[in-house]
Amino acid sequence: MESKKEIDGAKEETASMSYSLQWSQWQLIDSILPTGGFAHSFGIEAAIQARVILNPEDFQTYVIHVLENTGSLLLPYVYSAAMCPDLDNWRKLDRMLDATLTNEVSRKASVSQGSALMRVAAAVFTEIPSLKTMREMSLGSDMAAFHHAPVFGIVCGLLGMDSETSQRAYMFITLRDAFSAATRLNLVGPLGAAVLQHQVSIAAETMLKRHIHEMSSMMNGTEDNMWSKDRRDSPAADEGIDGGMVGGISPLKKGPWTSVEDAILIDYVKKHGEGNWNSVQKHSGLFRCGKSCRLRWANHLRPDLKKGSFTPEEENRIIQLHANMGNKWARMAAEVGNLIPDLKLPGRTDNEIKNYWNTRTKRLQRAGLPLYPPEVCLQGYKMNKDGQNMGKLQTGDAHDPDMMLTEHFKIPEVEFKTLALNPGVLPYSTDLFDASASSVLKQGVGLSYGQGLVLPTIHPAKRFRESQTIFTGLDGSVSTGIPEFDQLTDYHHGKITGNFGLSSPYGCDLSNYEQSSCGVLPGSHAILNGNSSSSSCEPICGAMKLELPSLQCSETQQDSWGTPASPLPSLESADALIQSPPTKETNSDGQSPRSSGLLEAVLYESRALKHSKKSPGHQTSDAFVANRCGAHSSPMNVCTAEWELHADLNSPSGHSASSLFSECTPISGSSSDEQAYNVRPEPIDQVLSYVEAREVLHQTDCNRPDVLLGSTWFAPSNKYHNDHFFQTDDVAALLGGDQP
DNA sequence: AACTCATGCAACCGCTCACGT
DNA sequence: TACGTGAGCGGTTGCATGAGT
Repeated sequence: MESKKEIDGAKEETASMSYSLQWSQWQLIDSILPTGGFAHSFGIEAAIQARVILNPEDFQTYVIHVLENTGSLLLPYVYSAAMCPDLDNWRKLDRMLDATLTNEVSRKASVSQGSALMRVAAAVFTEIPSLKTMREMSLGSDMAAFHHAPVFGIVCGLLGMDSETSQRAYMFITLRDAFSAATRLNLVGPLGAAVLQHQVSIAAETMLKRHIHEMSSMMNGTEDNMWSKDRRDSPAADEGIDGGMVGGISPLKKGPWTSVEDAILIDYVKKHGEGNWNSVQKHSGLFRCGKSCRLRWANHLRPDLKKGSFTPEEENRIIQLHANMGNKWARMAAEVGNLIPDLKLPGRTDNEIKNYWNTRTKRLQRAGLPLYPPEVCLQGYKMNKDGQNMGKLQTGDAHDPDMMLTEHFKIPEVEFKTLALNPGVLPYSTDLFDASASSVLKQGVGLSYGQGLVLPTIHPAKRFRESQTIFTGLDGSVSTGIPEFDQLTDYHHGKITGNFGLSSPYGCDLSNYEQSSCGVLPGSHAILNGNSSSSSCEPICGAMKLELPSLQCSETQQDSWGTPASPLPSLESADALIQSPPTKETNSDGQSPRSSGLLEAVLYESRALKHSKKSPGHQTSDAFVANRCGAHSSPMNVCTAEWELHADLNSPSGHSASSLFSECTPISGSSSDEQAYNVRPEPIDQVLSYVEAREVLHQTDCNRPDVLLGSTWFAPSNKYHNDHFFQTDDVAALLGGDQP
């Protein structure tokens, strides 16, 4: 009942606004306002003195000429000003008209009328505060001369008149003022003037239509379309109420904000506070939708914003935050900042961070450089490892994301930007740039932990688009289409095979690698941070978005994947693959000048797997790790069993990332899972070299505190497992993860 | 000087979520 | 519980600008 009253009240208020604007519009047209003729008589007096006008018929002809001149010269200014009633546009129109009016008398008359109209309108129409603002911002400057037609258009626009009505009104006041002058000069009597005016109005309408038609032809594809589109797209238009058009007439404005609009919005927020953005338009006279207002305030106007480019420290923090959270821009900008003061990005907006990250990603991608410096990854890894080796169970506090983030992800004081842009200083990059794949392989896993952590995290779809034309289909042809779903199915059934263009030594190991397709490659947050849910989709959705043919390899590459039963690489693998196209340069020679994270990952994983094959214990460890891969989503996990659990029994398409995650926890109650937990890992020392490689991938690539905390997998206690995973869920929940 | 291209930024769009009815 | 609405978030796009040719 209460809300109904409020709705009714709102409706009444809206209707009241509409009526109020109508009154204002009528008052604008009323002759009391200085809308025209008070300053001059359109040359009628001179024409009478020159005996050009001798009778009412002559006057009628003369008025038609006046209307014609008005229509051709001034209506465009009225139109443009009414269409876009903001300060900048008005000033531009004003200057144009000032340059156009070469007749000094006309120019002075126009300025005189316009100045008066602006002054009076700003004082009278207080419901349109921007009128006053515009006037004050232009008084005393040479930014505007206050010509009449643009001022009239501005007032009309701000009073909610559409452009056609504004122009008609301008024609009307011209006509009216001309007849007022004729009456004043006793050329016609009041009654005769009224009759004549009524007759001429028909001609005026015809002229108006003609000018409107001409203008719409000229404006085709420009502003006109923008505004008309706005009108169509306006939510208010859909709602059929006045939310989008004040008084049911005016459309919402789009595009860049003007200083006047900013001033109005700031003033509104000062008075009413933030929030309730949809009412901004109603109360401030801004012709902007609530969303636009909120965005403008949040990203540009709020006082606590920090302007200017990012400092190196801020850049490091962003990298750090992204490594932990993924594309959670708003959270990066706000929530974590609140939770972890020393990680805060003060005054930075989500949009700003997002733009920075996307730009950075593109830049590094082009350079074939990793997104995450190895220091970030290694630091986190070592922190975790140290804790494990000390037999220190992580307590609840340790699972706190704050703690984790602050303790494990203190970024070393390194100029990441510099590093990233300078391959020469990156050991892992050097390896890949300067060494062949086979030689790199021989170097073992200890080469650089960072290597597995360097995969870019650009949006899958985007990654695909950017590399779409590079990849060939299975038939060797360039594939540009969207894959059919059965292709996706084939992926899981291993009917389609391929490789990264690497030579056979990697094949058998990579089959394991492929089977990690339930997870993601390092650096990806598709599963872990919930990106999979809304934007990045679940694995299959992501694949659909990815247009998987891009991942298909040429015929000549198929065998290298090993057996035909080898599933294709994970989607995120594919993402990474896209970043590092299987060009010839990335082939067995492995000397891609643009080596990307994927290649590094593949080489690294290959080394790791090759090394692990020599030790059965490593396989055991693998199996253990594999059973956790759903949660950790590392591509380096050998997770055949996991894949069977989560991909075969339950199509990945039906599983969000979080569901995969949760299913891999004891909470899920899955017996399979429990079995997995019972697999006791090898002692850390025995498998350290290999496990290090994997751990670092798990811990640092998984990009979320809960996952990073998963380094405690190796704890032997089931109780601990339960605790751990409970905490993990808590952490995920705390982070607003996708877990139900 | 003119043109092209890359880059950064601002704004919009579509979607999801929370909340109230 | 279903529905409507407002707010917020993440992805994308379009434009302005500057560097390079």
